[in-house]
Amino acid sequence: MRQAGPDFQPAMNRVPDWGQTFGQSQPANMDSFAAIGTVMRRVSKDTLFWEGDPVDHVYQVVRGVVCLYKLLPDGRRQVARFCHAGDMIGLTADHRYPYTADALTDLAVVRIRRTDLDLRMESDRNVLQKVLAAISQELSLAQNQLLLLGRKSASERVASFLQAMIEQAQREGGDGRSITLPMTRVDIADFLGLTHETVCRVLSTLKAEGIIATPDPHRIEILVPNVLEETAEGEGPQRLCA
Amino acid sequence: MRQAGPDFQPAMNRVPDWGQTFGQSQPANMDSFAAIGTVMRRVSKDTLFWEGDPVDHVYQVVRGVVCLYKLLPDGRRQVARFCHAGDMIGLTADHRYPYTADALTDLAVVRIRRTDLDLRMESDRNVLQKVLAAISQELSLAQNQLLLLGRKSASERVASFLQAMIEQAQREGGDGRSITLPMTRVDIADFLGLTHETVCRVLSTLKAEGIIATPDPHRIEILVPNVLEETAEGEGPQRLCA
DNA sequence: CGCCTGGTTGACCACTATCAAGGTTAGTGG
DNA sequence: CCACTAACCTTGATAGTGGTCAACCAGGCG
Repeated sequence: MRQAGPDFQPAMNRVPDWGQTFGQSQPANMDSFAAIGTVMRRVSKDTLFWEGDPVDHVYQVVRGVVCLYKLLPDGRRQVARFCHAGDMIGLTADHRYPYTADALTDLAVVRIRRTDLDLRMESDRNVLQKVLAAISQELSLAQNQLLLLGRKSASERVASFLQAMIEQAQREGGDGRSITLPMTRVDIADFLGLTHETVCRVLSTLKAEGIIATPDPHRIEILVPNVLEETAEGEGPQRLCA
Repeated sequence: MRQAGPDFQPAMNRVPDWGQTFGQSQPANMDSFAAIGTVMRRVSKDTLFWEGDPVDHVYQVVRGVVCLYKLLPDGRRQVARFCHAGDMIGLTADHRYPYTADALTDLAVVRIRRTDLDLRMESDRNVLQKVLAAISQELSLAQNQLLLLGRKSASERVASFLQAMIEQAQREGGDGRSITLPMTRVDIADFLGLTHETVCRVLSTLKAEGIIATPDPHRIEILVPNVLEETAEGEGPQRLCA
């Protein structure tokens, strides 16, 4: 009951299909919803929508990075997800957005009217399948994040984050040896349930141990990928010693 | 950027519909999928499936409570969700279950072959809509849990949990004045990202302050609902003082 | 009766938050 | 071009929340 299950692939970062009958189409985030909506531009720090706003539009990121987060009344913030090219934002059965969406960089997004999406979902199975796949992927990411927030140490959280960013970069054609972080230390901290000081300290430790290098704060080079992977999955010691 | 958004209802515990076109049917978890699958019984502590198993079946709880969780290699556990009557289990676009599902009580469940569900989703929009609503609700719950795990204090986590259990009980006809917890303190702790000792201590504090009463460990009476609600939403002091 | 699981409480302490200071970078205007 | 400013980043010192370890209790069951 308490041992780990059999060896399995984390669903994170793989594009799922839906069963057999719906599994024939293209992966969800390679397809564009541009035909249903209109492409728009936003500049860094723009807010696409606020938590609690009526869900009138759904978005797909074309270029840039978006940050989705919830707030507590006293200002404590939890980032739910960073969205990259291809990711859908605002897919919910509810009538109000469950999070705020901020642009971390200048953006190109497809904006789709919710009512139009509904119509297209009714008439086009392919669209429906893509929506289903996108929600399912979002759920899978959230469930992995629950494990991270509930049970992983600070070092493991940062390692998991870097690992996810590496895989994201590889999906976009990177070699997995270096990544560019468009978000601040505070954004990372609010994603990982830590403070920005703790994120800094873990990164400094990783640097001191020769696992990463940081030519500048937003650029990270991966010198020893294995240590990062193992720490991310909770296999190594929970604490990286200096 | 850091102030709370406008006043909004947490999506948790409300049954969503999907937009306008798909919003006409019954709420997802009032409907039974019994017609597509077969009703089965399981006894407490049975495992429905393991994380990483191939997704051959999907389940709907008819009676009893199921616990869904992920494990790290060293045995650290994160409970993703407790499932009650009406809840769907195993809806994922992936081919492997993302969590293990254990029976916390004796169960009656509907077991549906994944391939059968796929077929019915193709032929019956109503089934499709219900699946979409169920996944969407699961996502909404997970996103609220991210905020809990990432940013709430131990007291706030326990208060949120009790509040959710109260609302669950009310959905099943309870008066909101008392709840029965089918799970152990360890299960609660693994759900809230705490230890069982901390859960005990918070409950003892709530008891000492006259907010709850515990005639026995699995039965909790709510004496001052307001304090619980406010603490759950992060409005009170983060720490309940003894 | 004795064992085992689960619950509770206490003592202690570690991990991470908090508070504080200083450094670096990017953007802006003179 | 340079000074000024404001974010952002980093590091240090200290403290606190919740974890760890331990002991004991209660109830159920063989």
